[in-house]
Amino acid sequence: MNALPGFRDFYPDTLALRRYIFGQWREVARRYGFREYDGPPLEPLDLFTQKSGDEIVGQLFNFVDKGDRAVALRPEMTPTLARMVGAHHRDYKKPIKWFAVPQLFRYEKQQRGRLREHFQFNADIIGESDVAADAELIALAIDTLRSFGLKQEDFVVRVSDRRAWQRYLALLGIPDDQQYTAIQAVDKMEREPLEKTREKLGAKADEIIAFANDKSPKDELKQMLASLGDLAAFCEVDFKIVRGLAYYTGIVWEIHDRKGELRAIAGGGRYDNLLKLVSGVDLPALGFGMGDVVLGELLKERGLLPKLDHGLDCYLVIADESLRAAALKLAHDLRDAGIAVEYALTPAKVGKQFQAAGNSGARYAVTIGPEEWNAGEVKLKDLAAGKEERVKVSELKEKIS
RNA sequence: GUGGCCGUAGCUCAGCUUGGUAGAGCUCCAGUUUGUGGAACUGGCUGUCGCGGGUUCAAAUCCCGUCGGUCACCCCA
Repeated sequence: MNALPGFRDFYPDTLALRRYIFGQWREVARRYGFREYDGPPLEPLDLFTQKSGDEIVGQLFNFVDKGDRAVALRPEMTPTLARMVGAHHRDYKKPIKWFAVPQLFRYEKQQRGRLREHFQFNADIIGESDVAADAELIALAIDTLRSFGLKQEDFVVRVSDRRAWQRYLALLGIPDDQQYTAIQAVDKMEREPLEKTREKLGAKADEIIAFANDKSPKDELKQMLASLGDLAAFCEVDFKIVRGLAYYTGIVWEIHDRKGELRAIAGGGRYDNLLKLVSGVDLPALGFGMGDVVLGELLKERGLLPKLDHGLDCYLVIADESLRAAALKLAHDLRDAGIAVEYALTPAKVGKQFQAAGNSGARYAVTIGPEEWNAGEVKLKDLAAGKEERVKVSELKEKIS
């Protein structure tokens, strides 16, 4: 029986990669002063429909539980965060800077870079309306990617602003109820023929398309880029970015690989009205998400995956079975000292044991044989260098660690 | 959800056009005579040829369905 479609089994190598990615996410978040939180993977269906409407149900992994509750596996973290912050925001000083590494679910046909389940680095700032917060969050996203060895030539942050769009569309005389339609057409511009976009946009199509292609920063964006300092070099103004979600209210952005081969690596923006909608507490907020799937693909393509071994320090080679009991005692002494130790569980030839030692990825092989053991010593071999020396058993711990 | 392509050992794939009931490389396991690995050599294991049905004396090979994968659309975390 296989894993369900769109779900992954994590074998040790794959899990090692996942842990590496999570580790970088957490480390960079820590450096930026963000604290980790989490919530339930299963939520009331209403939590998601009240924000996005009933249409979203088609994309959700939802069902009715045994208590007759309509529930859904979380497709995103923001509603949970909004609820949590709304309930206890008085317990925390503002701005609240939190991050999470949730597993998210969506009932959709899978394809490259999009499964039915993925992990996402999610960072949010709540209670700060200044553009400095937008800059700080983008800086966090950029530094996160840099921590994996990705450089300016690998990715680009495309920044845009919903408010600039609203102001411009209002200036053109587009009524409020048609603005979202126009914004959605802009969102699809890149993937559709120009004629189709023009058709959707109607009378003011030329003006709107010109605005979308204008690369000069306006108002808040100008300030935001100034706050970013040197990191602004990673950014490009691109008003074609508007983000699909309806709840964004200000600066929005996406990170793409420069070659444009993959899906968006990360995306985020400001959503000042969402907390009030979900929790009744009126606080400005902004956040972003970065998925593990696309990021993993990009790192693989750029050859940036580190060698991930399982951190074994030494492999004990039992040269004579009469010393097995002594070897086991030594193994446990070393383990008590925090050293990772393996040995052959059943009798095997020395050659075999060395082969196993090599395959295990251990840094050292420690040979326990009658001759040395009687002198209170063992042989310590550096497996990478191929050099071997005799050391006193009493000094072994120090040599290895 | 719609459409194109694909589905053969743990992995990568050949065989399918012109039906005669399965192969290679890698991996894994064992050995190359008994206290030193990553190489080489030798040998070995593994498949209901995704699943179900049909055509046929005979199907991995042809036909239909189904499930899974993949790409595009839809949608976007």
